[in-house]
Amino acid sequence: MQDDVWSPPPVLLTVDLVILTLKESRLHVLLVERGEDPFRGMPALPGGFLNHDGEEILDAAHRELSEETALTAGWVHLEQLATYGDSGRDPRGRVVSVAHLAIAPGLPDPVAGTDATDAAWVPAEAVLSGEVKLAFDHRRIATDGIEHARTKLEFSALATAFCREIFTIAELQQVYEAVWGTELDTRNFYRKVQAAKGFIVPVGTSRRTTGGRPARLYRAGPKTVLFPPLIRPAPSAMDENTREKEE
Amino acid sequence: MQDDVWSPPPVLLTVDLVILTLKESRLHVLLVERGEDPFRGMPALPGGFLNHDGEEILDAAHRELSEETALTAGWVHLEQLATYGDSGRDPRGRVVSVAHLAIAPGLPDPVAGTDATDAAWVPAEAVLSGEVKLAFDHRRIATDGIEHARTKLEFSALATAFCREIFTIAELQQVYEAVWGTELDTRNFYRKVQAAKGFIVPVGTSRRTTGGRPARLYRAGPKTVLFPPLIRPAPSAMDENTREKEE
DNA sequence: CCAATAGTGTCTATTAGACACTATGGC
DNA sequence: GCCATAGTGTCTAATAGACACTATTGG
Repeated sequence: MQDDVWSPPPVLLTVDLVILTLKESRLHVLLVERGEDPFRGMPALPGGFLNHDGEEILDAAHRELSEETALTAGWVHLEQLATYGDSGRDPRGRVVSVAHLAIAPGLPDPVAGTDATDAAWVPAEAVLSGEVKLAFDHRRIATDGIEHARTKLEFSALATAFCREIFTIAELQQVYEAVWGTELDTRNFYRKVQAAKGFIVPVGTSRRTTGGRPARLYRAGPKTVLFPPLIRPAPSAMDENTREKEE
Repeated sequence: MQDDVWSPPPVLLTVDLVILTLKESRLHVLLVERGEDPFRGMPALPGGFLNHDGEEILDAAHRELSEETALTAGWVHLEQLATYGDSGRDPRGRVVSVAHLAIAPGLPDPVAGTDATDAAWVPAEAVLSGEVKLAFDHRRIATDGIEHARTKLEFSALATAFCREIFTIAELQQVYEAVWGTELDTRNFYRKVQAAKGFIVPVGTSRRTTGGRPARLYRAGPKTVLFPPLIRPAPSAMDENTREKEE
């Protein structure tokens, strides 16, 4: 069906990042203000083209991440999310973006990056609701990324990526509450978290100064898969199953 | 960090397909024998380059699917899996592949496609075990695709994609058993499948000729998300939680 | 001893898994 | 009536959610 002389059309490949963190116990996404056309001046997800011809996709994501956040790459979770390539998504031509999800503990406010004149943490709710308008199809990507994180919190140890190396169970619970947007029962949470063996491991009986009784400290455990999982409570007990096929 | 004259390196984009079906109650993957270099004569996943500059990625996946299987596109499930772009994965240069997962009911044996001299259904087990060697990084892609299907069977109505439009509960159970590689208790399976309301809907008390009592017939229901989910039994009750972090 | 936060125990309703029987058709 | 497959009911052990108390520190 193709001639021998036919050669496939090249595309431009970008990497975009949905970077999530907790600030003041609320889920935030990192957005940059675009410094160039198209969509100059509009908020967008951090990202950019592959650098040189041989750059690995995951390396490019790491590079963009450190350009925007000046993070020591050791302490961030980074994984591929999905690829977005609709032909109309970028007015410059055929640009295909491999979106990634990054999760990091509470960060210093970000530094302006290369093609960004400004970068800021924005509450996830403002993006989901459409209150903040994003360039390209970035609202869709951010929505998918947040939903991915919500789901993955149930079955994986992803929540520890929101915490610093050492954390308390109460802090871990705040992660779940912030990402899911629900309140959880402390006692049941303690039980479930400890039932998932390998999720968190206690670190020497150390403690931390607060107003009350000092909390035990933990580190992320060796397991990535939680068993049993921490099931997310149904939003309203009456519409969690209301999603229909598009058909 | 980039000059104004800098322009991003273009890449070639391909679409690869992990096409799954059931034959003789066992899970099979469709493989083609490569008719061109590189890897000429070796089995590979069906796939190919984007056609013209504006072809949508999902459309390209549909096109490759019908080229290899001559399916009426109405009855296949097709979804994006992940993107594989390691710089060394294709000796022809920088080729990035967006892998897709396709699931179809029992099919006529496939027809040879464009750049394939032969195509055949191969037991999934032979691919997973490495008994059959695949071109490029296609074993990795196939493994990821099968694992994706296994997981998704638990929480989504994906299993109905393996069945024809009208099916029996016993047939649906065979799907689960084949994909998971386990045996399930018929009685508990009936109960769970019917507890997930909207998963399957009975179609007029029709029946089907067999040796015994005729079975009730069902169609796929309106729900894509199963609640409650059908949890996959742990492989050996003693190592389902043995997966450790790479670290 | 009071405030403040950490952590544990119990009770109960629901659920998941093991298991055995009844039902309905073709011959 | 016999065979073959379809479908249902029950019993029990484990689990999830609601809920109230004890523990440990600093002032």
